[in-house]
Formats: sequence, structure tokens, C-alpha cells
Amino acid sequence: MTMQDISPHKSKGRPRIFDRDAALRSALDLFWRRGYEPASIAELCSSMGINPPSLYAAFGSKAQLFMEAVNCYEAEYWDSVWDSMALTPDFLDAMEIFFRDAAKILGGGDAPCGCLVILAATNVSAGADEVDKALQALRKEGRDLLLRRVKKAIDDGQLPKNTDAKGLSLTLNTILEGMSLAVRDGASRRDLDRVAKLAMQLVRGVASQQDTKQA
Amino acid sequence: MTMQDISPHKSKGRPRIFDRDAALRSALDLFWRRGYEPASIAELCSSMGINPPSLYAAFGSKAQLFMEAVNCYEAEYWDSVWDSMALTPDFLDAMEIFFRDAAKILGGGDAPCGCLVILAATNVSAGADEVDKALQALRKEGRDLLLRRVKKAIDDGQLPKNTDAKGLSLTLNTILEGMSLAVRDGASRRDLDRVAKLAMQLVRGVASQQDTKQA
DNA sequence: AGCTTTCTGTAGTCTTCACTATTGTTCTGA
DNA sequence: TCAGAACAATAGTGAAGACTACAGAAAGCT
Repeated sequence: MTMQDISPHKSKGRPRIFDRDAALRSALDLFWRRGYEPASIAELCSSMGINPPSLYAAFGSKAQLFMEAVNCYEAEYWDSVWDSMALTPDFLDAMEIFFRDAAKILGGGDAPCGCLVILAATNVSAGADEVDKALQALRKEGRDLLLRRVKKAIDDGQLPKNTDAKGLSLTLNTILEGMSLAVRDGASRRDLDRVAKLAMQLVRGVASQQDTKQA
Repeated sequence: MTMQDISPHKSKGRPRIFDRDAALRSALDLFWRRGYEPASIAELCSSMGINPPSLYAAFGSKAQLFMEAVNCYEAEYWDSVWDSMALTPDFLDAMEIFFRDAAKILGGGDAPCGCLVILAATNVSAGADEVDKALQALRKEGRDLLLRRVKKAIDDGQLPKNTDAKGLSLTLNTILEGMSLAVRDGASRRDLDRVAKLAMQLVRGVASQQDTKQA
């Protein structure tokens, strides 16, 4: 047969009985709803339909499983959002799309629990340093992307030259991250849209100082 | 002696050897830095300078100790802030003071760990329902206070009649809560001041639509 | 003084956690 | 068909968690 199988069984021993991707996706769902530490191995195994030894053989450790779940989450939900934020030429368009997409993801039906990266490992115990550091790095990446986008908008003349790039990008990130907390406290999709709308009002306000304050 | 002692020793048995208020304050400091669940009884006892039986005799349980610490925190840091927010007649003044004070508390030297109410019990285990519910109620109180203040500003003619009160108050709360996340990720006092400044820019933008959009 | 009451400190209990030793099972490869 | 290799399921291990029994110590009351 000339067709290549997608996932050929190359190794020698007994093949894995469960679907690794599906199990990872189940783990993501649980981590998303419960958070990193409250999601116990027992719960994870139950959700994934496997036993602890299989989990450890396939994923290494709880921390590694979580980080794989985070990668999965980022790839499925946020990568395209960040990409279009960085690439959309007009700054106002970019922000409009960005906040609309964010509201859709955070308030959407998949798991209305806020962002995994922002909420899942807050106030973790001492043993979870690596997970915490990794998520901190991801959050910093988001801040940097926003900062770079704002600076580009200034260079492109879409924001006033004297705009406080760090302040504006940090504020936009603060609103974005705050939206996750709002969702945790019961904010609906509609509520998030309202926040997104007001974030845009702030952005337009800053942009429109172009003429008045440019003295 | 006619003078009444502040804390007379009325009870019969052996008097408590440690200062309850000082111990509570130590517990607050630890909960603030570590969060509710990561702060173990052993750590708490070490910080408070007492042993577990004394802790349980004086405070009941870990959850009750935490809630007392939260009350202490609110009373010491936030009660006056919320009061002046509600009572300052001019809306712009009220918001200016509010965000300035918030930045000072969150980025101040006492414990640069964000707000206890917002961060200390995110993604807690199943056993901490009561603590979670209590903090949820406190956060809702903050949202309600902001909503009421915005509505009052509309009634007073300090905001346009067609202002989306819920949307604006929710957005301001989102920024406020997001500031705690920013602090957790290393934002300085100066960074928070920048966010507060832009929050004010948003508020002024909304307020100044009074003339243009009032059609 | 002697009795009662309440606190203190040591040293546990019981539960839950992440993780694994062991045994048996199912595949590949010759 | 049989050896080797990797997975699966049961049943644990050791550590850390919140919480407490118990015995001794320090106060008030009579």
C-alpha cells in the first residue's frame, strides 16, 4: 500500500490502547475548569479514561502534562489571535479584532472559566515553581506583543508620537487579563463585549489625541 | 480603680500567652504573600509564633482564620477607599482618588502581591467552597459599589444619560482587578500609576461625550 | 490550699496527594 | 511459535496536608 498511515505503529511492544490527543484534550478541559493544583491525578485519570501508570508513561509528570495542555490551549485558541493582532496593519482594526476575539474565547461556550494561562496557576504551592515560571513567561510574551504593536502604531503615525507606549500596552493587557477575572465571577459573553467596547473607546481616545495634543 | 482596662482578664483559666491581634496580622501577611491554600498551618504557626492547638483554640479553623484576616485587610486598606469613592461628590474626582489609592495600595510596600480578595483564593480545591463564596461576595460588593456610583453620576448629570452604566462600572472593575494580576507579574508602583492614568482617560472620554453624542 | 478552667506543647491521627513496583497482557519480529 | 518489548491494572509508598488527644502548666474562685 502506497498510502502512509497517519500514526503508524512503529514501536515493538504492545500498542497504546487510548488516544493520546483525546486524553490530552480531556486533561486540558479539567485543568481549565479546576486549575493546575486542584486538578488531582485521580480526577485527571478519570476524565482521561486511563490509569496513573499510563498517564505517567505518556506524559511524564503532572507538570509536563499541564504544560502540554497549555501548549494545546494556546495553539487552539490564542495563537491566531496574537498573530492577527500583530499583523493587522491598522492599529484600531487590530485592537477591535483582538478584543472581540478575546471576548469570544473567554466568554464562549468551550469553557467559561477565564484564560488558563492567567488563572490556572495563581497562588500555587511551593512545588510548582516550574509551571509558574512557564506561565509567567507566556504572560510576558503577551505583554511584549502588545507593547511592540503599540510602538509600531506610533511609528506608523496611527498613534501620537508622545504616546506612553508602555503605559497603553500595559493597560490594554490589564483589561485583557481582568476579563478572565470577570468571567470567573460570572460575567457573560455580553458583559465581556461591553468591556471590549469600552477598551476600544479608550484606544480611540488615545489615537484621537493625534491632532489636539500634537501641538 | 475606676479606669476600665482595655482587655481585662475576665475568664477563669490560664490566660492566653500570645497577642491575638498581632498573630492575626502575621497570618494576614502570610496569606497575602502565599495565598489561602499554599499557606500551610505549619507555616502559619511559624509566622504567628504559636502551635496548632493555640491557633485552633483562638481562630477555629484555617478558613475562619483566613476570613478574619480578610476582614482585617479590608478594614485596614480598602474600607476608606470605597467610602470616599462612594461619597466624593464629583465623579471624576471620585475616580481619580479611587484609582490613585488603589495603585498605592496594590503597588505599595506593605505586600506587593496584589489584592488578597482577588488573588488569594483563585482555583482553590473543592474543600474551600466557603472561603471562595465569601470572597466572591466581597468582589460582587465592589462591583455593586462601582455600579451605584456610576448610576449616581448619570443622575447627577456628570455622565451622559445614555451611558452604559453596567458596562462602564464593569470595565472599571476589570481594570482594578487586572491591576492585581499586573502586580503579581512584577508591575511597579509606577506602572500601576500609568494604568490608573489611562483608566482616568477612559472615564474622562466617557464623560466628555456629554455634548457630542447627546444629540 | 485545693478545685476548676483554660491555655501550651508534643506527638500524634486520618486523609489526600503525586507517583510507582509489580504482575500480567498484547503487540512486533524472527 | 516463541522471545522481547512496551502498555495496562491493581495496589500500593512516602510525604504533606489539616486537625486533635493528651498531659502538664498557669490563672481564678472558694
